[in-house]
Amino acid sequence: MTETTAPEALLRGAGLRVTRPRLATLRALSAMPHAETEAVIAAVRADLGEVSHQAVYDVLRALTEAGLVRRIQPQGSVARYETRAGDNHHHVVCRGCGSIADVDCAVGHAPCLTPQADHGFVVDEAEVVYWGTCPDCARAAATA
Amino acid sequence: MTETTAPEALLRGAGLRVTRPRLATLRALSAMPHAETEAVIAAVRADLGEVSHQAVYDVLRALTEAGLVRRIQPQGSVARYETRAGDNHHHVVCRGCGSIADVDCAVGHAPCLTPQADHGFVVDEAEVVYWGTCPDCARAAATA
DNA sequence: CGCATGTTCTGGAACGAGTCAAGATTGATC
DNA sequence: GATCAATCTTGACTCGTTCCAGAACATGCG
Repeated sequence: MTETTAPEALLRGAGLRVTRPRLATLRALSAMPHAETEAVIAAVRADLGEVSHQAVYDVLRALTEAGLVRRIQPQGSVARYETRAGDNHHHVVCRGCGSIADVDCAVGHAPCLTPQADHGFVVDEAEVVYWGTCPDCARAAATA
Repeated sequence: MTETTAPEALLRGAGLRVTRPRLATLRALSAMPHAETEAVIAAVRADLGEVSHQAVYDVLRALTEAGLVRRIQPQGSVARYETRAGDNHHHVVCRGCGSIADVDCAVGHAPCLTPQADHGFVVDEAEVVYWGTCPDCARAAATA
């Protein structure tokens, strides 16, 4: 009932109903950050038994709209979800294996929020994706 | 035969064959930056007549691998392509209509290339997407 | 505690971007 | 001009995601 697991409070606070699939989805996401949809479905099923994929898709969308989870989808990857929402952090994506790691904003608070020429756009968010090679893949490439 | 249109030289320089569909694709992309695949196909067909979508997909992939065009794909959008490749610029995407504009790198040369904690990743590129509202959509929202 | 109500889950089908495979065609080289 | 290999055509197909209709469920009130 503290920080680690208060999914019920989170759901209620967001004005969402508290249901088994939603709790299981939140648990799954906090246990495995950057999980792709299929993995979430598998985790929820391992937790509850049979759950339709539709339910999970629906839950994920509801949670995303409520701001409880964040949807990320680097190029060439399927949709992934994470629970760290609203703290303006970014991601490093491995070109080799597609793994993702969290990175705090590079230059401070929201540096990227002020592009040079904004073409009249009202910018409200900057999203940064770092592309590179993860330690494992770098090691594999070095030995190969 | 100068800078504006030397697609042939570009293709040859990249070691690619010079074919009708490839030239038409390059022309289409330079005429309409950030074009999505479907629009590219339409433009190529308007130029050459019947061309299979498979050919365009293949051409776009070949050009992307050769570094002649860059593939971008903001969340919730289909793949788009642009000819400005290799100059480390970024994009502003409108949440309303999905339009995209170019933005030069915010803090200088390649600032974003040094995240705080890199988790051991070897980062070779930073991709920034600014989310906001374009002038048109902002105006529409203000009057509404 | 029991009921009415609106939301949520189930199951199945549909959709669209992108991919695969095999054969015909075309550009590059000699 | 002939030959070879890269490229295009055709058509089917996969995969992630979404839509639809009906049954099940959580919630608030009497």
